[in-house]
Amino acid sequence: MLGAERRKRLLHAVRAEGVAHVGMLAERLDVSPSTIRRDLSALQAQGLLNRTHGGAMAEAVQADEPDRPQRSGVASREKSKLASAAVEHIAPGATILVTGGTTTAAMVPLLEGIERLTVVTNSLHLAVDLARFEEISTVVLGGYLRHREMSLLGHLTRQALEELQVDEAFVGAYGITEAGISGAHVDEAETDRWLLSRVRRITALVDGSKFGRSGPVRIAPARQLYRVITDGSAPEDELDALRAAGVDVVQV
Amino acid sequence: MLGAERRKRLLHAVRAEGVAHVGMLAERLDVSPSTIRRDLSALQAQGLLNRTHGGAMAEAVQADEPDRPQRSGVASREKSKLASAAVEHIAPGATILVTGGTTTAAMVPLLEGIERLTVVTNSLHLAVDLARFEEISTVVLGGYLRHREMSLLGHLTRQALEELQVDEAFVGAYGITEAGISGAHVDEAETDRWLLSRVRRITALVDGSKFGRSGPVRIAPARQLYRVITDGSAPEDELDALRAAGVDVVQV
DNA sequence: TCACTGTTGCTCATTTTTGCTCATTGACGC
DNA sequence: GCGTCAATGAGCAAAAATGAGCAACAGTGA
Repeated sequence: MLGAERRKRLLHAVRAEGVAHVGMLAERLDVSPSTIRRDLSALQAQGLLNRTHGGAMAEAVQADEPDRPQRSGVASREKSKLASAAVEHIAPGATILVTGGTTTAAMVPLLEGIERLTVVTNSLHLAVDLARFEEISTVVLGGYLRHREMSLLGHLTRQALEELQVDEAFVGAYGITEAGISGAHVDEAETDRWLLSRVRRITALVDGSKFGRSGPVRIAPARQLYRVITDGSAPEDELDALRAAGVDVVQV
Repeated sequence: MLGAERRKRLLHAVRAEGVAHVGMLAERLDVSPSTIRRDLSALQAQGLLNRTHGGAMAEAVQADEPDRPQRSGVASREKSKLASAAVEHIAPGATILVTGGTTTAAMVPLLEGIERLTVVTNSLHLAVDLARFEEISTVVLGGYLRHREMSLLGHLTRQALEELQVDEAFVGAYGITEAGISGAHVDEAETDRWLLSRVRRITALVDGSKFGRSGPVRIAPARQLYRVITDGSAPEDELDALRAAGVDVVQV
C-alpha cells in the first residue's frame, strides 16, 4: 500500500471513530507501530488530528473546542501568571502584536487600563475578547480563516501587517529549545514566522512543559527572541542556553 | 482506553451532571482513584472544571456573554425568510461578500451545503459563526475593530478586498429609499460603501420597516443594486421605484 | 550498473502513564 | 475546640509508549 493512501485511511479511521490506538492501527493496516507513529506525527503537523499518548484523537480535550469557547478570563492560574508578567512590560501608547493561543489569550483581561494601547492580532478569539474593552484600540489582521484555531492566515494577513508599525509581539509556542520556538501546525506557524520577522521585540510566553519540545515548524530562532516568560518548572540548563543566546529570561 | 479519551469523557460527565465524585468516576472508567485525581488536576489546570474535595464541579457558566447573545441561528423568522431567499441564488463555487448585521447573519447557517463556497466578510460576528462550518472557505477582511458592532473598518479592510475577486455582495441597511440604501453609523457605512463599490452584484436584505427611512450615510445608490430582498410589508410604490431603477425586487 | 533518496521495521534508552503506599490535610459531627 | 475518617498529594516501581538511530530495501535518474 502506498504511504499516502495509508495516511488517508488512517485519518479516516481517526475521524470516523473519534479515537484510535497505535497498536490497533498498526494491526489493521499491517505495518509496524513505528510507521503508524510517524504517520500520526505527520498528520498532526498538518493539523489534521491530535496526537495523544497511545494513539490519536479527532478532537482534543483542550480549550480550543469551538463549541465551548469559555474564553475571556477563564485562564488557568499558571497561564494568568505568565500573562501578568508579560503585560507588566507594556508601556502606555504601545502597539503590540498578539498571536493566537490560550496563553496569550490570558493577557487580554489584564490589558485593561493601559492607556492608548493598540493591539494587533490575527486571532479571532483574541479579537472577540478584545472587543469587550472599548479603550483598547484593536486591529485585526485579515486573512483566510483556519477554522479549528480560529486564526487568520496567509497572504492577506502578511500584507496587513506591512501597513502597521508594531513595537512588540507576544507569542505562545508549541515548543521551545535553545534553537528557538516552534509551532505544531505548518500553515499557522508559517504565518506566525512571517509576522514575527517584521517585529523587533518578541516576547514568548511558554510554560515549563514546552521546554525541550520541538514542533515541526520553527517560528523564531532564539537570537530573534527578546524575552521569554516562563514558570518555575522550566529546566535550568535550557534557560541558561537561552540566556547565553542573549534572551531576557523571566521566571514567575 | 486512551488517556486523552478518558479525560474527555470525564469532562463530559462532569459537565453533564454538574458534579462528580472521584470514586464514582474511577469505577465508571475502570481506573484507580489516583488516575482520576490526576486527570481532574490536569483539567483544572486548563480551566475546564473546578476541583473540589471528593470530586469536581463543572466550570461556572459565564452567565451573560455580552458578545454573542442571540446569535448563531436564533434569527427571527422574518430575517430567516429574507436570508433564505438570498442564499437561493448563490451558485456553487461562488465567492460572496457579506457585511455585518443581524439580517445577513441569518444567512450563515443556510450556507452549509453550497459547494466550494468562499465567504468574505468584515464582521467578526459573521466570521465566528462561519468558523463552525468547515467546508466553507472563509476570508476575513482585516481592519480596525469597531467594538460596538464587531465590524472591521478602515484602510486595511479596503486594501484586503483589493486582493480579492468577489462575485456578489449581500448587505443589510439602516434604511432604503428610491435613492438607495443608507447606513446609521458614519465610519461603518463609509467602509461598506467602499467595499460595495468594488463588487458588481449587490443584493440588499431589508425588511419592510426599512423602507422610506434614510440614515446619515448613503451606502449604495439604487442603480448600483442588483437585487433587493424584502418581505410582504414593503410599500408597493417604493418597490415600483426600485424596479424602475432596474433593481430586481424579490418579496418573500 | 550505480549512486542517491525516501520509506520501513527493528532496537534501545528515555519518557509517560498508572496503581500503590503512606504521611498529611481538610471536612464534618459532636 | 476536638476527634474521626475520607480524601489528598508526593513518592515509587512497573508497564507501556515513544523517539532517535540504524540497517535493509525499493524506487529514481544518471
